[in-house]
Amino acid sequence: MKTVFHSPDPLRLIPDSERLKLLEKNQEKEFKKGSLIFPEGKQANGVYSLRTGKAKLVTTDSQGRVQIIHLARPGDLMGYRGVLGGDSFSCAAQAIEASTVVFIPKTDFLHLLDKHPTFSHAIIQLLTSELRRTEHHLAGLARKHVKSRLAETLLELSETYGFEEDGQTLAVTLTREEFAALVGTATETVIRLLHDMQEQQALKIEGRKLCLTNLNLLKQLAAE
Amino acid sequence: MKTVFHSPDPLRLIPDSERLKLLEKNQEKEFKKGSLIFPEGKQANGVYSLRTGKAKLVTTDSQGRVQIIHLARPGDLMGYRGVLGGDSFSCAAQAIEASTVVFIPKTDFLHLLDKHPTFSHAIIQLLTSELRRTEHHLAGLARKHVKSRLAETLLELSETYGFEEDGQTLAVTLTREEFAALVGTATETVIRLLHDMQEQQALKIEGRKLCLTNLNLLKQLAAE
DNA sequence: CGTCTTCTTGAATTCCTTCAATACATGTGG
DNA sequence: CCACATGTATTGAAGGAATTCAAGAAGACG
Repeated sequence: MKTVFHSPDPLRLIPDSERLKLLEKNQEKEFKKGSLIFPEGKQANGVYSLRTGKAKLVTTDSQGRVQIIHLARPGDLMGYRGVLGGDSFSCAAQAIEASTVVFIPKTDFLHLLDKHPTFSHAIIQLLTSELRRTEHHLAGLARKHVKSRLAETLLELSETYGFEEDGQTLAVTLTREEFAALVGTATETVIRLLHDMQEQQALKIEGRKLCLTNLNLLKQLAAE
Repeated sequence: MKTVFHSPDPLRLIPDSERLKLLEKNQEKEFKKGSLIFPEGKQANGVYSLRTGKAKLVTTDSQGRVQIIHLARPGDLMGYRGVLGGDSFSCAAQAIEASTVVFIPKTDFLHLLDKHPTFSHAIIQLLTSELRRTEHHLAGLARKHVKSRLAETLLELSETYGFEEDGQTLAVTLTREEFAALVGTATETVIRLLHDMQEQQALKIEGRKLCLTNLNLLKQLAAE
């Protein structure tokens, strides 16, 4: 049973003319690696469409502990929960690498929802698949050991962002700290477990580049 | 900052005539305490609307570990993820106490989505608030100690199901095992921590009845 | 009234975190 | 382009939180 977590770019589902108008009116903005696209708690005046690059959605709690909620890739909408649900962003968005983003004002977004059934269907699809993905994560977090969760995270990263030309090296490079915030553990634990997995020949560490040399073993580890 | 997690009954947002037709055509079915409303993995031919009673949505992993994903109360739709996303239910639904449920066939449900913008908006709202709730849970699960999570769970239960006439006793009675499956821990840990909290005067244990005598203290524990 | 489920308690162990100290990398300004 | 500053990675050791196993007590339910 394979779970597919990713939906297509919802913007692709509105008529070309309208999309072009939208992308023209709201021009792309560039974000350098590490820069903040929008902060947690800010009033949600619109949604953001990631056009190129990679970004993370993160929450920080009162104790300063950081949790990565979602990793976005081109085509993904960010911040729609803030617009649809409350009135402020429940998480911050930050560029993992240099990225371009289009801002879509709330009124335009809600207008799209109203006027384009295919768009609103796509949003429902998107929300549903997000919900599934998050629930799946939740269940894993509650029941699995850190090593399993880390293995699973590596596999998910490969599905989200794919591999480099060699077909093995993950196309994202995250810091150990980011892995920790994604898996829900301490940085040191990530380091130790990655080395564990390397000893088991499940992967090869080349600095921040990770080579998933044995996907089957990783799947096995993820299932434990 | 108070987070509101619950949405109104989406069925209330379609015209009376149509709702009556729907509820008439698909008559209510009764479920005894503990009985299965629908199983995980079953092909999703429709959604279920909980009319009276209480139910839990659970996933079970390959190792037999159980996780409660959601607790439903009257008005809640169950199984919509299966209908909207994939084609099978990603979790099972089970009655916590005697409940009545209306089954809404997939075609009817999708028809409602198509024809009633207010309904599809309500579904979007529902999905969004669910997503927020689940993400909030996720972040807590990853970062907080079991005691905090348990305290938070107690508070959420009070919001979902409310109190008995005394204004303190939770209106749901769950087994320790169910608490464990909700919080993501072992049954024994739940027992020990509940007794801990009783010593701290945060609550009073009367068998399966829990009296939340000090909400502020519980909130404080939940925040740690 | 007896059976079965649920609850409770203790003890041993495992997993993970935390702290601290050192090595390595990365990027920036001179 | 080098040197330094800063951020990131690594390793060890100690401690703590939670799990697991086991066994007995209490409660629910027919």
